Amino acid sequence: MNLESNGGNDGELSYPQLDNEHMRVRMQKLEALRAKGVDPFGARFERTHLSKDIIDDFQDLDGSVVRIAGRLMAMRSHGKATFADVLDLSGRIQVYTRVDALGEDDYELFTSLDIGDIIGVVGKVFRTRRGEVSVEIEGFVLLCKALRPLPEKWHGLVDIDLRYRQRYLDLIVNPDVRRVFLQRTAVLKAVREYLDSRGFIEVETSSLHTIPGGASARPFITHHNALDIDLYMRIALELHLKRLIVGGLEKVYELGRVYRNEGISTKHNPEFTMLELYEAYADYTDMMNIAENLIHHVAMKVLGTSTVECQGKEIDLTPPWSRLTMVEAVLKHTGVDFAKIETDEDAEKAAKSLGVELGSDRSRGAILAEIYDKLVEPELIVPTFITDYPIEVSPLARRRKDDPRYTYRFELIIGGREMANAFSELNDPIDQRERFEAQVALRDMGDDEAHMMDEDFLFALEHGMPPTGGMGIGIDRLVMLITNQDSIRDVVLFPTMRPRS
RNA sequence: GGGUCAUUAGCUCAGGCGGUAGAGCACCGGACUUUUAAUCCGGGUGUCGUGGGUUCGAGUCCCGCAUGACCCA
Repeated sequence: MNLESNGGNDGELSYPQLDNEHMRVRMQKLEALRAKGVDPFGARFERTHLSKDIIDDFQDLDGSVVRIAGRLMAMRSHGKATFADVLDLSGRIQVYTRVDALGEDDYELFTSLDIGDIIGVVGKVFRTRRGEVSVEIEGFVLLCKALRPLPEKWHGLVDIDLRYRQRYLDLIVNPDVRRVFLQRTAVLKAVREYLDSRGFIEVETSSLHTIPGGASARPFITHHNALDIDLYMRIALELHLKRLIVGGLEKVYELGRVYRNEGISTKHNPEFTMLELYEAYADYTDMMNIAENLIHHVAMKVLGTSTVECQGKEIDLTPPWSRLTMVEAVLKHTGVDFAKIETDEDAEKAAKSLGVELGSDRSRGAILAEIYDKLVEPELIVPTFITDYPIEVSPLARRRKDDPRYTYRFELIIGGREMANAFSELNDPIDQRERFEAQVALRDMGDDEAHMMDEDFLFALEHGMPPTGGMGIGIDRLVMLITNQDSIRDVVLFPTMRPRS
């Protein structure tokens, strides 16, 4: 292929995306390499070491020959000697070469490489005069020519929009971003480790649902062509996992992506990862123990410590964590005592006196939950279990025996953010049907986040589900806690973005 | 949905009251055989997000739109 044969403008290259001078220069270099018989897009390269191994094991490797590969991140040329930095998965390492070691031609080839190019290097490990562990090049191969320049070496890529849209660049030039996503992987691994070792079975249920359920949220709608029906992207994992409890799997969990058709913010991405787990013959108190120990285990495994930093404060995750009922928590933080409020009207007055605006559900329980959400939850920094949620906002939780207005349910709050939601699962299909009917009534009043009637799920429950404890943990929020990130978009590799027009 | 702010070179950013567009890094040419944000000399590579308007003249002032950030709902 001759890129200069594009008739008309002399010297004009034919590649259509030559946005700028940088690309034109690199294309010309690429052609020059081809003319010399060098393939600018090399093939397999066998490497023996990652850069971190060489630095960590320098004592043993000093003087030995290693094969490394990575992206050229910096080049410091001093005439007849040149230093360069190579970035691989484990980090950066310096390589060094001199013209009398490599020969005129290869030395010239090396110094004409661009930052961003990917190379393989064979060379001897040594330490420079300034003390930096380095590899003296005996031979190198170009594995991929980069046609576009990398972002600036000192400031990196800071434009938030560009960082999310071009995450690959973010990962190359911002080392902390790499740390966060490697820790995200470590969190998932630690979660699986904890649950697997306690006899939980990991399952995968479907994410295309005929009825979206298990949470209060608006779903995404999609279409199946062959069946010619609309389907919903799942908003929770709950109802399928409970069907598996009916089916006798007894201890199940799923780590799965769920989709909620809501706004985008630093706390919300339309798709996010949930952990849900269900244990037959257990209840919500067992779930509290699992939550404490699981999150503590994750911190120890990923960070090696039980303290995390969150919004400038140190938080100790060592169990046990404090437990408060919602009524107690609202009393403590607002002075309003719902133990003394009996009617919907009095509850509405209390909300008004606190300046809390209400949604369509004006029942006592819904108002209590609204006050809690607005005024109490953001204040809960240290890990706190809030228990005994009102029945009105808990359509899938078991009713308390001692006070039927409340349920055996808790949410776990850390750093003012909801981290987990759990309850003793409702296994009475008759009660469940009534709860769904109440939800459908709210739906008819215009609450499009209210639950739909799910006959198929009721049919499963009618066959009998053992008493069960269930819990959902927002993995993205857990990763935010562990990695000390304030925005969910900083823990999601490719967050949802509006397309560029 | 409302408010505020931002958008200028590949990247990070300056551009007073409207008068031919600037710096650092990167890049190009030259010097330099242990540097590390290498250094020194020379070179500015641009649809100032986009579409209108005001004006003799708009990166700058006005309006719309796009994208993003922050705050509010």
